[in-house]
Formats: sequence, C-alpha cells, structure tokens
Amino acid sequence: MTTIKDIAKVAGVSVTTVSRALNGYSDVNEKTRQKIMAVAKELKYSPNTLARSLVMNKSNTIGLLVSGLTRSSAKDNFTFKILSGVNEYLSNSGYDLVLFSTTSTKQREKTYTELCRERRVDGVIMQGIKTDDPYLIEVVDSDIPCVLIDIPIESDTVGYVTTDNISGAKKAVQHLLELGHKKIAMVNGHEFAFVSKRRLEGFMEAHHEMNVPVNPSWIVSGAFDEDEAERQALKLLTDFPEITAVFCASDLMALGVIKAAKKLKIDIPTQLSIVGYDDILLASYVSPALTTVAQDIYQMGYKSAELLVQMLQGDAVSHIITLENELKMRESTAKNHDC
Amino acid sequence: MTTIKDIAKVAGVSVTTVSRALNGYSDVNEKTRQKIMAVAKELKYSPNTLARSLVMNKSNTIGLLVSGLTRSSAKDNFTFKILSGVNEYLSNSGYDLVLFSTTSTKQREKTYTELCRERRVDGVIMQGIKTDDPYLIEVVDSDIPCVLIDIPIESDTVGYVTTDNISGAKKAVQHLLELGHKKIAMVNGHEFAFVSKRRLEGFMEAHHEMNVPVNPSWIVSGAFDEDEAERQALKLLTDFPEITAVFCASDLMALGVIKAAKKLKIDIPTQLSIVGYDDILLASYVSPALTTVAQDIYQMGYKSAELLVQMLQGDAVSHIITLENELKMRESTAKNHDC
DNA sequence: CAAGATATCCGAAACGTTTTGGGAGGTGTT
DNA sequence: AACACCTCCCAAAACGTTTCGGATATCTTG
Repeated sequence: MTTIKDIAKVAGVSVTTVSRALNGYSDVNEKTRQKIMAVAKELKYSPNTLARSLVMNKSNTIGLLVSGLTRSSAKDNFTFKILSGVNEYLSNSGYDLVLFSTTSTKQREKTYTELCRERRVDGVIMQGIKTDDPYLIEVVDSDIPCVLIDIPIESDTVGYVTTDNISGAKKAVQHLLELGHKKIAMVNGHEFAFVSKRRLEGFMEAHHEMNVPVNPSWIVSGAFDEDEAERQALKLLTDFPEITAVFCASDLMALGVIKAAKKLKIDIPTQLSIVGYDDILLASYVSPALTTVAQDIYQMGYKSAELLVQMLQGDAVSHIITLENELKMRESTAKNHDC
Repeated sequence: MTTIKDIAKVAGVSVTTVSRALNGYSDVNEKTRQKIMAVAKELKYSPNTLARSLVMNKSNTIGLLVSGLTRSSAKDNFTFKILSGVNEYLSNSGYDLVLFSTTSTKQREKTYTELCRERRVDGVIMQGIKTDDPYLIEVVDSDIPCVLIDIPIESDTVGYVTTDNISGAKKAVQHLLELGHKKIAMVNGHEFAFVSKRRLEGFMEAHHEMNVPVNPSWIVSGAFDEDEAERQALKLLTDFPEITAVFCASDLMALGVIKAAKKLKIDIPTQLSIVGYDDILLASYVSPALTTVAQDIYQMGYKSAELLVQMLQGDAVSHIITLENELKMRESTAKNHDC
C-alpha cells in the first residue's frame, strides 16, 4: 500500500509538501502540486484514514447504536428506516457510519460509551434504547456528542429528534371521539419508552377536552409486541365488551388487536374501531386497512444525522427537533354503532 | 482521554508492560498485571483502536457495501435483512461494521476500492451491485477480501453466497405446470443481475423437462420494479390473453402483476395464476396471498459475514455458499381452468 | 542596496499503540 | 564456579499522517 512517503520519494519532495499539496494548502507551487498529484494517481495512493484520524484526533465517523437489528424486526422496520435516513444524510457529508448493535451478548461486556471511545467516533445516534438502560445515562453524561431518537434529553452535548407524540395520540383519539365512541381502550407500549408516556398523555388530553371519562382498566400494556397485544386485547375485549374502540401505541400492536378481534368474532370496524401508530408498510395492506397516525421515520433518521453533524460543527441552533405526524384514515375506524 | 502512557506513569511501569499486561501476555507478573488493570479501570482507559489498527495493519472492521438503502426500498427490505444477518454474525465476532452506501452521488467520486482502502477495512461484503458496475470488477481484482451476494465470482480473495436460483425458479414453474398451465409468462428482473439469468434458466429447464414449449414473447423484463412490472404485465396480458400463469422474478414485481390483473378484471387465481420470488413480508399479507419461492435473506447475510471472517482467518474451506429455497404455496395459484 | 515581504519548501515532533530484541536478576544444574 | 534457563521488565522503532516552526530564495520597496 503506497504511502505519502513513497510519493515524496518519487516526486523528490518532502512528506510535508506532499501532505500539504494533497490537502490543498496554498503554500505549495502549482507545478509541484501537479507533479505530486500525478505521482499519487500513478501509485494509486489512498490516504490512510486511520493515521489521519489518529493525529487529527477526529475520525470522521459517526456511530449508530440501534436495538432493532434482528431477524424478528422485519415487520416493523423502524430501525431500517432510521438507518436509511441517517445513511442518506451522512453519505453526502464526509462522515462514515459505523454500526453498533445491542442485540448481541456483547452489550453487557462493553458499555456504549466504551464502544464509542474505542472506535473514536465523533458522535453517536441512538435509537431503540430503553429509558432505564444504565448505559444510556453513561453516554449522555459523557462528553460524546450524541443525538437520541425519541428520548427527550438535552444538554450541551446531547440533542434529540422526536415527533409530537402527544398531538399524534390526541388526533387519533379525537377522531374516535368524533365518530361517537365513548368507551375507548388503549393498548400502550412498555413503560420504558418515552413515547408511551406521551401517547398516553395525548389519549388523556383528548378525553378531558371532550369531557369524556377515562376508565383506567381499559389501559393496558402490549409491550410494543404483536403477540402480547393480542393476548391483552383478548382479555380486555372479553372482560369489557362495552369497549367500542381501541387506540394502539403502535401498528404492530394494532395488528395483534385485530387478530384478537377476529378470534372473538368482533367485526372491524362496525363493532370495534381500531387506530394504530406509525403507519408501517403493513398498515395499508392489512385487511381492514389500518387507520393510523403516520410518522416519517426516514425523516427522523435524516434529521438526526443532520443535527449531529451540525452539533459537531458547532452550528446547531437548537438541539431539539420535533417532526409533525399525520392521521391517516383508512378502514379500521367507523361511526360508533350505538349512536 | 487516558492513554497507555498515563497508566504506565501511574502504575510505575513501562508502556510495554502496560500493553502486554492489557493484552494478556504471560510475561508479566500477576501482581503487576492486577495493579495495571486497576489503574486502567480507575483512569477509565479505553484503548484507541485507531492507533492499534495503524500499527497492526488490521482494522478489525469490515465494510458493507449495499445499494438498497433508500427511502423507497422499504417494501422490499432485502437490504435490511442482509444487514441484520451480517450484523448478527459480526457482533459476536470482534469485527465492527462500517456502512458504505452507493445511493449517493459520492459513488462516482470514489471507487469502492478507494472507499475500502481509505478506511482500511479488512474485508467487504457487497450486495445489490449490478454486474456491469465497473467498480465491482475493480474490487474483485484488487487484493481486498470480498464476499459477494448473488454474484457468482470466485477467486483467492473473493467468495460469494447465493441461493439456488435455477432450482428455485424450476420449482415455481413446475408447480404451475403441474397445475395444468401450459402458457406461462415470465416477468424477469433486469439483465444486470445474475439471479435474473439463473431464474430464466430454471424457467426454461422446467419447460423442457415437461416438454412444454416456451414462447419468447411471453418473457418480459420488469426491472425488479413494481410499477414497471405492472406496465409490462398490462401489455402482456392484453396482447396475449391466452396466458394463464405468470412467474415473476421477484415478489415486488408480482405485486405489480396483481395490480395489472385487477385493472384488467382478470381474477387471481381462477383466471390467472401468479408466483413470485423472495417471500417478502407483504407476500403473505397481500390479497390473494402470494405463492412464492422463499429465500432466507437474513441467513444469506449471516453466512456472508461468516464466510468473510473465515476467509480473513484463512480457514474457509470453500468460497462458495449456496443456500436452499422453498416454494411456499398460497392463494395466488390454482388449477388451470382450461383443464 | 538593505530590509522587509512573500513564496515555497522541509525537518522533526506528535498521535497511541504493538513488537522486537534484548537485559537484569534469580534459580537450578553440573 | 560456571553455565543454562527462567521470569519479569524495558527502550526504541515502527505504523502513516499532520503541523509547528523555521529555512531559503526571490521579490518589493523605500
């Protein structure tokens, strides 16, 4: 592998000059620059980023720390969309992307901070980390620039991007209320996600504003899992047959609820309205097509990368980005038959 | 950031000893090792992989060069599954993953080889690269260890993993033939994919073995694109109403064909049987559920990583891995009504 | 023409590791 | 007593860059 030294030797100049020529400094004669360029090309020179990073103390690498990179996460390709968005921005920005995955057993051996430090990433984007993850706090408290997805923590070195989950949930529930539903259940995600809390808030607010009482027994946790949601819904719908609508904190869980309803021979949407959250691909293909609140996950990834790079360059105006979402009405919701 | 030098100073030993202690060499007293470990922990030492890689001439990094990391590729999450599989294997192997994407404009500025060399990756996995990509040949001809997905090129430094596309296509077409179909069309992918060629071969072989003639006009290209496949199918099915079945080289294209059939008021499967390829998530959710030949894409990713690591360690017995596939019969195929 | 300015170049140090080739001291063997 | 052999440690070189602080030659200016 040819180095800067080889070029220097062939071109008859010092390594300093080669370095400065290649990096476009002005204190090298145009003639010699040409010469150096030519030699570099001829020798098929590729700069060694390792050496460069070492001396410059900057790796031009950003880490992506995700949790959903498993075989099973194909349905809900949240992680994939984040990744695509991040990648899209980064590939035009001079940063490379290294992937850290927490799926493995490795996660217990090394903390996220250690992973980042060892690879000397300039910054890190984190997604799918639970709020009670001790390693999360460690990173946030470290000096590693960091942007979180759907975790509202802000500091000098950490920012986040999220969507307006309160308003999203509110839109969904308002829609149900406007359809005449008064007995609305909620299948929430697990408690270690901020989005769960926010969506619950939105659920509550919508009820309060319309002066409709909330029954706490109708709020269950589906752990963001299709099967668990199905089990919970099965119980919920048998215990409380008066329920006419259910709001799910994710589409995946909504699919579970649909299955439960089918098992109980409850027709959707005539007997039961369902609205989900995320607008995953399946939402529009499943039958009945799922009414859901759509968030632009790809955009979240893109914006995360943008924010992080801005933070690294010191020109981030705000460390917080909140994206809008949109209620997509499809076939899983209808007027309350009791009205 | 604390270095090995700092530890040496505090522990009162040389950097050599610290290095050797930390790396588990036997020529350091257990007492001093303990001491060094303690100091390292106390100072929150993280080894600098950049420096290590530089001197050892090995980055413990493998590159993943993919093409399908775009917003639009959410439906067909081939790339995501590959990525998941690769990541799964790698996260337990001591290698980190850096992502190169060819979606950007950057691809024309730097060749794949340059990307790999600059980052000093130990090896690279490539997916979604077209066979006529000039940069592909460059990498293959270089000394960079490399495993290709669905591109059968083998050498000292390159291996590949693929599925048995001939037999896969054959199974699909045999199934149609057994159902009594004699006028079978094929919507193939673009010509710059080896899988297209192989699947066409399988298509042909199945016909020959059953002594059923093939009509070349019934073989069209859908470019692996849903919309293009729909357009082609529209034309095909109007021009040749005698066609009773179509084999598609991808599920995505099969979805396009289904749309075309719906537009033409052709019922599936009573009037037209369709079989796809890939078994994407949508295949089982779409209506009618798609008969298709399933390949374990996640496994392809996993095996790719495994193969590459074996090659790097010099203990790969073969550079070729061929995975099996399986015909999944669902609702989009039925007995030929003319029988 | 002296003095400063400018253009062009370079030597050497630095980044944080690993590794080579020893060397000191102790123990056992003959 | 001489020798071999451990055990434990270390100094220095090397990896491929960037950058600091000059050095030299040429040009400009008063």
